[in-house]
Amino acid sequence: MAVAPPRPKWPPLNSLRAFEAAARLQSFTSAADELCVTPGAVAQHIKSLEAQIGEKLFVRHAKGVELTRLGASILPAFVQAFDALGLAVHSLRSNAASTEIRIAALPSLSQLWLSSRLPNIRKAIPDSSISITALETKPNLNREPFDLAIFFEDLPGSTDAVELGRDIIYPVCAPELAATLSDPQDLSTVPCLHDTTWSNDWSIWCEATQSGDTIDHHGPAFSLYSLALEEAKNGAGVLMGHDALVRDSMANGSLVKPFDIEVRLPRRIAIFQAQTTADTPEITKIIEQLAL
Amino acid sequence: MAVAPPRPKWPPLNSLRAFEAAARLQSFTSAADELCVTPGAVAQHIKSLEAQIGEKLFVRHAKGVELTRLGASILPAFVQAFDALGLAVHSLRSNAASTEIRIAALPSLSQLWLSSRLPNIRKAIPDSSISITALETKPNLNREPFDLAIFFEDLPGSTDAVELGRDIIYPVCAPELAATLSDPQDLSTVPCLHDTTWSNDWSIWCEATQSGDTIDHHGPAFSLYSLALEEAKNGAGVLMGHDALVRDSMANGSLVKPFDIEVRLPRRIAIFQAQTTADTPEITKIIEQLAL
DNA sequence: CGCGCAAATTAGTTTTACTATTTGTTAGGC
DNA sequence: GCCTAACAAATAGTAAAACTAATTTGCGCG
Repeated sequence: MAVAPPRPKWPPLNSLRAFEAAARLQSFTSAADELCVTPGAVAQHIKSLEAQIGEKLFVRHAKGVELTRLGASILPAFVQAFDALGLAVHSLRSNAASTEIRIAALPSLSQLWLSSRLPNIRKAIPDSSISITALETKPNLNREPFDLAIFFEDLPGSTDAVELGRDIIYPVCAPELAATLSDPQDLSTVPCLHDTTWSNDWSIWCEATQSGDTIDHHGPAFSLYSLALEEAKNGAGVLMGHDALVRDSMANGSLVKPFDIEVRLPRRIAIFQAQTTADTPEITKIIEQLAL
Repeated sequence: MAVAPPRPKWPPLNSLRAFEAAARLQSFTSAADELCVTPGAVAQHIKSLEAQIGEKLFVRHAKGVELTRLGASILPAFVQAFDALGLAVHSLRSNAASTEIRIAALPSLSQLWLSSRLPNIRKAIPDSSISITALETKPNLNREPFDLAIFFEDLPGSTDAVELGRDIIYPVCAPELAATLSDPQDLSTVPCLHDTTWSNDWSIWCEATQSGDTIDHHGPAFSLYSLALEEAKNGAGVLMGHDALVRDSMANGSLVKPFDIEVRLPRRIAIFQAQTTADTPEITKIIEQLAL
């Protein structure tokens, strides 16, 4: 007769989510990142899933993972399902009374670009509160509960994002230091500050300006652009400035351009919107404000 | 600046599932049933969800719950999302190597009807193993991991189910006892066994046969039809037989019909199939076997 | 060869989920 | 009206799941 085991259950939902993220991103580590857990947690979830169905979903290599045939065949269904769930969660949050608008942005953008624009935004949507979360990488708006994301995006960018400005770079430094620099060649005599996430800014600029690729662009590295900026203001060296991020400091005179050579990068500042909340008047107003 | 709370997270997936089930079934208790947990667990999930979004999703009444406007507005998105997830889980299970086919059936059907047909089914699909789970009510095949469900269904039934037979009822008893019964009126002289889930079988039969609705159909009640059947075989009384369930016992002579009056109920035995696995050859073969 | 990256592993901890039990409310039968 | 049956709320305690932290392994690469 074999009246079966109690009542068969679904695999744990969290394991399914871990699988979906890992499979979509082809990496346990990035999945862990997206889910805000440690890679070990993801590995365990997937291990238990595989144990439950009695078959491997990933082939493990030393430098990452690869989906098995089975894993690849079921991935689309899971992506679709979690997209739908993400949409549902979004509708839950945005239909709720407490209308908080959540913006994700690069730390440097939120501190040096967005902050000065916030007062006007708050004025434009007085009834909503705004929260800003600084993230190193653009979140997946289908999966993470943000309404808007502001990040740099290499061109050609996605068509569903709105461009808020181009990324233009040029060296900046404190006025006193600028007095000692008359030619790009002089850069070898001063420290060149740089941000660890944009470590090749200097070589890009040098190459584009033909101003001697022989310059040794040594100097302290900072994990946050705003720290590097602070140091530049203190006269500690020359920073490769990103127009959007140094404009405020230039306006108040704390930083100046020692040379008049700008490089326009094939990259823009873009604002991305989540599908569900895309059409609310508040979101529209924020984007209008920022696109000015 | 207000760089926001760490990184906003989704509400727990289990709470979302609890909400979806409760909202779809309009009842915490039935949701708890479907999820195989206690009603208290569902209530807690929903309470925490409501706390998180700062708004009620249900209006609580003494006799059940009702969705708020907010709850109702987001329900469709969640139903869709969990349907998609159910589909994905099904594809995960059915694509996996260990092809176990899971059948859900009424306890009485699995013991008294399905069991004698199982050998032929196993012969028809020698490479798949079969598990049978006895359930009191038909599971939601979009949500619970069964490939097939065999249950009684009131007519007119759903079009996507296959009819395996009609529900025909008539009294049955042990041969010795039958000898003492010549007329339906004699039923008042013997115990009338009945199953608690079909407690009004007797009145339906009596009404349909006009054989005196004055008969007092008293007698022991059983929570499992197979227990009642056993007792009937032992001569403990007359049981209202369901054709599909007593046929085997009649064939081997352990039960007989004291009267030749059958009532054909507007109800059938139906086999339901889950969407994803519907088209696999194994499932098709099983249905063919059973529909003979 | 060792370095670095990505994943596996394990033990221990925290968080979440769940049960069991009691309490409270109300509709409906008598 | 009062009782009973249903259903949900509340609470405290328990079980299970999820997660972390710290190592370990495996492999490609300079």
